[in-house]
Amino acid sequence: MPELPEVQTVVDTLAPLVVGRRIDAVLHLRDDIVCPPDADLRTLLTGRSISGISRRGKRIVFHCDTGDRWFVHLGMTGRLTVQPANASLLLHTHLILDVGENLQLRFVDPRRFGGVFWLGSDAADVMGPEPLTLRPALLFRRLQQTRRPIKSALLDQHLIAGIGNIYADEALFAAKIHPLAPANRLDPKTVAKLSAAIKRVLRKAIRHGGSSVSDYVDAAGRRGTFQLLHRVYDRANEPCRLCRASIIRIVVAGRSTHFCPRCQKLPGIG
DNA sequence: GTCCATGTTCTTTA
DNA sequence: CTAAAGAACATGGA
Repeated sequence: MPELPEVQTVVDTLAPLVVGRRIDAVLHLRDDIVCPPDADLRTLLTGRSISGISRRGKRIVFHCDTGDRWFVHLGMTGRLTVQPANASLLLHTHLILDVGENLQLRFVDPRRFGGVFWLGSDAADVMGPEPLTLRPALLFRRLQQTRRPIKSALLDQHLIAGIGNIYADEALFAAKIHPLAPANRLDPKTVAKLSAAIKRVLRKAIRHGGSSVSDYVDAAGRRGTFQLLHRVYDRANEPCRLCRASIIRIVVAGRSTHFCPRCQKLPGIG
């Protein structure tokens, strides 16, 4: 469920429900989803108040009144919702925080690629820059450092944070760049186009509450609608919405990659 | 049974 | 040595 727009939507819908609330109890905890493994969330969280929630890349960061921070990563199938304590429990519910007013913050993740990460007061962060505020010149400099296909570079969280498989494909289509174009072969003008396309696509996706392609929901349990507006992602063999050519699916960096062979030409070819 | 899935990290290969 | 490709993780749906 999780790329920048989905994570931002969760943060935006979660904040009004839990910011300022106290964590009265850790009611349920599958401890192998906690990192580091020796962090005792029961002790660390019980009695603390949530003073704020923010997003960094694909992370949902909780700020405690003590100054400590921790974050939830949704992995591929995670959900973070707030619901009444008497609401039925979904299978694979790994963490339940009682936040008062009969409300619970629940983390559910069938595949368990996500998890809960304790940061404490540690500020170190090796992630790349945030795409929504990224200057094109910085993106160009970062892309110069690798010969990998641009699709692969956009998925690298150390290079740029928050973009995943859906929005990499959608942004490359919007910028008319072939996913296999070597990152360091894109000229500054093309990178500026890409930078603008990334921002446009991400902002639009946020406005639509993210993409619910399988089971993504926001903190209130609502699905997003941006999946209805995808131009290439998961549209193999369907007509390009611009030129009617058939959308192609290939594999890049081990991930499904969708593009229009007519709108997105490989530099040096056709 | 098969293949595929919004992600990340570790291992292997070149 | 480094960079990049591949495998692995766990579960469920088509």
